[in-house]
Amino acid sequence: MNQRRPFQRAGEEARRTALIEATLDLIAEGGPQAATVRAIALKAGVTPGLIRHYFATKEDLVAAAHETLMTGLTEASAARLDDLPDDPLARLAGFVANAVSPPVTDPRAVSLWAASMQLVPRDAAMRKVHEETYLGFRNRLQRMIADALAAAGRRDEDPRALAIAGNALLDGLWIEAGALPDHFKPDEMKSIAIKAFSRLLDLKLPEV
Amino acid sequence: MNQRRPFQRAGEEARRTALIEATLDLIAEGGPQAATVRAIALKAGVTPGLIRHYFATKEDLVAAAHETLMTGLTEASAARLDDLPDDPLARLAGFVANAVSPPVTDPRAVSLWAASMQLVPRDAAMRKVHEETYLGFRNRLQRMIADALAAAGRRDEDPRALAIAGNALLDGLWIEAGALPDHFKPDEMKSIAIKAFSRLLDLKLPEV
DNA sequence: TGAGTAATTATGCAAGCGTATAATTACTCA
DNA sequence: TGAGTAATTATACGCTTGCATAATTACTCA
Repeated sequence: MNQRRPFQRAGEEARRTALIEATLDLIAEGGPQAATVRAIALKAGVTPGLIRHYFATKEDLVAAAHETLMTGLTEASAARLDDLPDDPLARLAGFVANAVSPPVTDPRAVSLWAASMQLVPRDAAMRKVHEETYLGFRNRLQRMIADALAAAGRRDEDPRALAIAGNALLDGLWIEAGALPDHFKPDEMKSIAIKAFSRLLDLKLPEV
Repeated sequence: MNQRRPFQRAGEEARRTALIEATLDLIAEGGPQAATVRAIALKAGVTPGLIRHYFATKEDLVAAAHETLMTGLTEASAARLDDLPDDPLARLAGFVANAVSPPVTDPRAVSLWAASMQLVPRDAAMRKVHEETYLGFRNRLQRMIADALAAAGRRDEDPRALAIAGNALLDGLWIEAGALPDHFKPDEMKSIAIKAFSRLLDLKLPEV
């Protein structure tokens, strides 16, 4: 008779976050197909049956993991905002440099982002989260761009178009830095991003 | 006794391409998990066993499909190049506009790209294809940028950094146009891309 | 034209999947 | 302290997956 595996009770919140973290880790390491209920349970230190106790279905767990990831990224980015200087130019420069430097440029994050990106076109809930996240980031960028332009006495320009372009620029650099980290020298991305933004806005952004 | 399903023989090449096309369609529609051997065979109009006859393993088939996709994109992009005008500025403008307009901005392509993007960090073969494709596109862009700058008598600038930034800009716009097609008016992307490139290079690119 | 052969179909299997449900156990609190 | 209960483990089921192998059939060419 094998004896039953001993266990400790943990609060609902602790178990849910443990399961979500395990799910994200597995997806990042081996793609969505690696996140099986058995693998998730193993990584979270529980048995598969427990997943059912906290999530009605595996799909629910994955959706919860996605939301956690996205809001986590948003919050991390928002938290950084408070650390930036007040001067509009320096503030924008810091923000831009941030977006293309570690830990934001992280293969794990890029991989997770690609996984969710796949679901966006065909899953309404995913699309909603993507839209909100995307617009949230872009609007924040747009505000900083508008401030920087205003500080230079330029109020006649189209900040929406500039924010879309700037956002795309950061996205593209972020992806490549995460996908091909060996192709770029340390701080090269930062320098490229700052110079590109300076030209894009016709403003002299300070290197950080 | 059900009678055996009738069939026609097809050449090796025809069957391979049919299987690859079916695989790409399925991945684009429903993600990698939708591309099962049975679904692929059904879509290709054959029975599952035949896959084994042409590909030792399903992984081989997926890899072949990925290579077909990437080289197809590269060739399509290269073919367009010949249609562009000779004037360096107009040529660059046409190239840029192309990259953010249909049929290049296509949800199917973005979805497929995201699927392969996920594999890049952990699959050496995928990474190789990605690197070659990325560098191929970027180098082409870099040459056009250098030409455009030279035509304006500016030879002192760093075309590598500009190409990296320009490539990132196009990538980001391409992704968003594919992921959230409803967020942008027709031709808005084109206009944004042209204006952004004009600023990035400090050159007046003509609208197309 | 008919024997040979390679392409194709048909069948089956072992493994892994998500999930349902029953059995057990750690903790709570009266 | 001990009965009650919710958290956790254990077991099992049905389904799908990729793949192996055997049976059949369309085509080739001497």
